[in-house]
Amino acid sequence: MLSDRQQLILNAIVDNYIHSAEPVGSRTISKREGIGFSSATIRNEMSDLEELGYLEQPHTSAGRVPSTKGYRFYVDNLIQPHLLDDGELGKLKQLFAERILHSEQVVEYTAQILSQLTNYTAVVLGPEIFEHRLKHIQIVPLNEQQAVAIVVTHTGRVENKLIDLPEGIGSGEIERLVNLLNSRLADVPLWQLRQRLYQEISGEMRRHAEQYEEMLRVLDQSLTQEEDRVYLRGATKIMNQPEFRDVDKVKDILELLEQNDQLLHLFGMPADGLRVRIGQENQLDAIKQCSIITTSYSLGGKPVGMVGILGPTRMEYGRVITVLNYLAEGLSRMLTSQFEK
Amino acid sequence: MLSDRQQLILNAIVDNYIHSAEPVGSRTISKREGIGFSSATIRNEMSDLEELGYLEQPHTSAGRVPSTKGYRFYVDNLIQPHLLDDGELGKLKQLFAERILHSEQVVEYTAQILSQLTNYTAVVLGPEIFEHRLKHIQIVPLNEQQAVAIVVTHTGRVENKLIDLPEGIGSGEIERLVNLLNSRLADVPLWQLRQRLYQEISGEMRRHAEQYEEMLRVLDQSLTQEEDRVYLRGATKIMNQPEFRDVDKVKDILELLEQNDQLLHLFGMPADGLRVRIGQENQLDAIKQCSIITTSYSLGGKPVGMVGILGPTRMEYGRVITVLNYLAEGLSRMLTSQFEK
DNA sequence: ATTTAGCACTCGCTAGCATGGAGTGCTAAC
DNA sequence: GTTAGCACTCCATGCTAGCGAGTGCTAAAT
Repeated sequence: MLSDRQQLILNAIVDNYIHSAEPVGSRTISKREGIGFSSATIRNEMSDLEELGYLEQPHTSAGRVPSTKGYRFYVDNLIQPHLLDDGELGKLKQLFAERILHSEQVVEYTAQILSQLTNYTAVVLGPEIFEHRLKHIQIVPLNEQQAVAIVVTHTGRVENKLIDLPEGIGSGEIERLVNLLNSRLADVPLWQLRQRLYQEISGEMRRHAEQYEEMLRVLDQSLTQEEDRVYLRGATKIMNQPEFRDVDKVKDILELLEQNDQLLHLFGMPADGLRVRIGQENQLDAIKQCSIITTSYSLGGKPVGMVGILGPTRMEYGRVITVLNYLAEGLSRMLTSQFEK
Repeated sequence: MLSDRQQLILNAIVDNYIHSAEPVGSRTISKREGIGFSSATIRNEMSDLEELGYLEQPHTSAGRVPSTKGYRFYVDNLIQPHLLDDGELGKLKQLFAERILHSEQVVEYTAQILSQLTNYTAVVLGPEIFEHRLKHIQIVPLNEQQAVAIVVTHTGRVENKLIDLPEGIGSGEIERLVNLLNSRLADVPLWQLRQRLYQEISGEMRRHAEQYEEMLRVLDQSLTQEEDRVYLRGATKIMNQPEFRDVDKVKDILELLEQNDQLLHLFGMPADGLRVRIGQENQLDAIKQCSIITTSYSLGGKPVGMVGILGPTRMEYGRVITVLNYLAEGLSRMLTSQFEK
C-alpha cells in the first residue's frame, strides 16, 4: 500500500498532468501548494512510485507520466468530488425541463449536452423498452401484398416495420385481428408480448397461424433494433487533445466510432452503475490511449440505458463522473415519472 | 481557348496528380503513353498553362499542380466516362434487389455503399415526402394530457409525434375525429394536407377549432423534420488522403460534417442534376480544399432527394460521377415503382 | 518556326552536429 | 529522514551542407 505522502504526490502528479499534458518534473510538484518537500525528496518518491508501476518515464531525463495503474489508483482512491458551476448546472436542468418530448429525443439532447459540457466524446444508449407496456397495435395495409405494422407503447414510443401480407387475406380479417390483439394485449409489457401473443391466438384465430407468425417476427424485430439506440456526439473532440495530434491515431478511433455495433459493444452494459475503463484496460488497440467512463440510468431501479464518455486517458475524471452521475439520475427520474403516468 | 496539345497535357497532369498526389514534373508527362514530346516542350506548355491560371506551382523548382480552374476545365471538358468493374456493379445491383425495406433504409444503405465504393465521404438526403399520399392517420391517447399522432403514407413511411391533448376531450371524440380525417383525407398528397385539413373541418367539427390547430401544427412539424433525412457515411475516409495528414485541417472538416444542418445546406438542392463544386468554389473555408459532387434522384421526374460525395479536390471525378449517376437512377426507379403501387 | 538538348539555378528535404535546458540520480552534508 | 549540489542524460531547436527533383533559359537541331 502507498504511504500518505506517496498518495499525496501521485495525486499531485496526476492532477498536474491532466491539465498540462506534459510530463511533470519533481520541481513542479515541490512548488505546489500543500506540498512541503524539496524537489529532491519528491524525486526519491517518484523513483519509488515508478518502481511500483504507478508512474512512467517517456525517457530518462524527462518528467513522469501516470501509468494505467497510476490512473487506476487515482480514480479508485484519490479522486475528489467535483462541484459544477452555475452555468453547467443551468444547462443540465434545462434539459429535463422540456415537457413534450419523446424520451428518445431527450436522450439525444443528453448526448449533445454531455459532449458540450465535458469537451469529450459522448455516447448515450437509448432506453431499452422491454419494460414498456403495449398501448396500441395497428396494421395499415398499403396494397395487396404489403402493410405497415405499428406498435405504440404507453410511453409514446412508436415502432414500425414494413411487412408482407399473407396471400389472400382481406382487410376485414386484418381489422378483426388488430381489434383482437388490442383488446387482449393492452398493457402487456413488451417483453411478455411474444409469449402472450402465442397464448391469445390459441383459440378461434388458429387457422391463420402463418400470418401470426409473420406478426410475431415483425414485433420481435421492431423491438430489437438495437443499433438505432446509439447517440454519438462530439466525436471530433478528441482532436483537441495534444496527444492526439496524429492523424493515424485519430483515424483509428474515429473509424471505430463510426460503427454503431462497436459503440454498442463498448458502451453496452454488462455492469450497472459507474464503470471506468482506463487506457490499457480497454480491449481494442485503437482506444488503448483512451478512457471510457460509463454509468447506467434506470427505470424503477432496473438499468435500461447508458450514458458514457470517451476521452484521453489524461481525462478530467472527477468532472466527468460528476456530470455523468447527474445526467443518469436525471434520465432515470424522467423515465420513471413518464412511466407512472 | 486551349489548344489541343494544351488540353492533352492538362489532362495528363490532372490524371497523374489525382493518382500520385505529388506535384507532377515535365519529364513524368513526356514519358507518358500518347505524349510524343520532350520534357522541354512540356515545360514550355506548362509555363503557359500556369500563366493562364490552369496550373499552380507549390514553389519554384517543384512540379505543377492543377488549380481550381484547371480542375474545372478537366471536369467540364476532358473527363472521360468511367466503366465500373463487375464487383462494383454487383454491389450496386444488390442494393436495389432487397424487397421489404422502407425507402429510408434503402437510402441509408445507399450512403454506405457509395462511401465504400468511392472511398470518399458519402452524404445522401432522404426523399422529401411531400408527394406521398396519406394512407392513414391515427391518434393514440396515452393518458389524460398526451397522445401520439401517427401519419402513415401510401409508401409505408410512418411519422409520429407526441402531442398535448386539449383539455377535456373524450376518447370518443378523438375516435370520431380520426375516422373523419381518414375518410376525407385518404389519398391526399401530404403537401395538400394542411390546406385540405382546413377545408374539411369547416362543417360540423368547427367547435373544436383549437384541437385541429394542434393537429395541424403536429402534422406540419412531422413532415418537415428535415434534419433526420441526412445520411452520412465514411466521414473518416478523408484521412486516407495524403494531403489531409494534418489534424487541424481534418478537424475543421469533420466538425462541419457533425452538424446536420450544415450538411443539409451543403448537399441540399437548389439545382437538380449533376453538380460539381471544386475547391475554392466552395463557400466554407473548411472545405476549400475539397470537392463536392452531388446529383439528385427523383420521383416521377421531380427531384426529391440528393446523393453526394465529399472528397479532396484531387478526386477521381470520373469514377465518382459514374457511381453517383448509377445510384441516383436506381433510387429514382425504386421510388417511382414504389409509388405506382 | 518549332522542338529539343544542355546547363545553371532554385528550393525543399534530410542528415549531421552543436547548443541549451529540463529533469534525473547520486552523494554528501544537514 | 531530508535536502543542496552536481554530473549526466536526452530531447528540442537551430544551423549548415549536400542531394535531388524540377524549372527556365539559351542555343542548337529539325
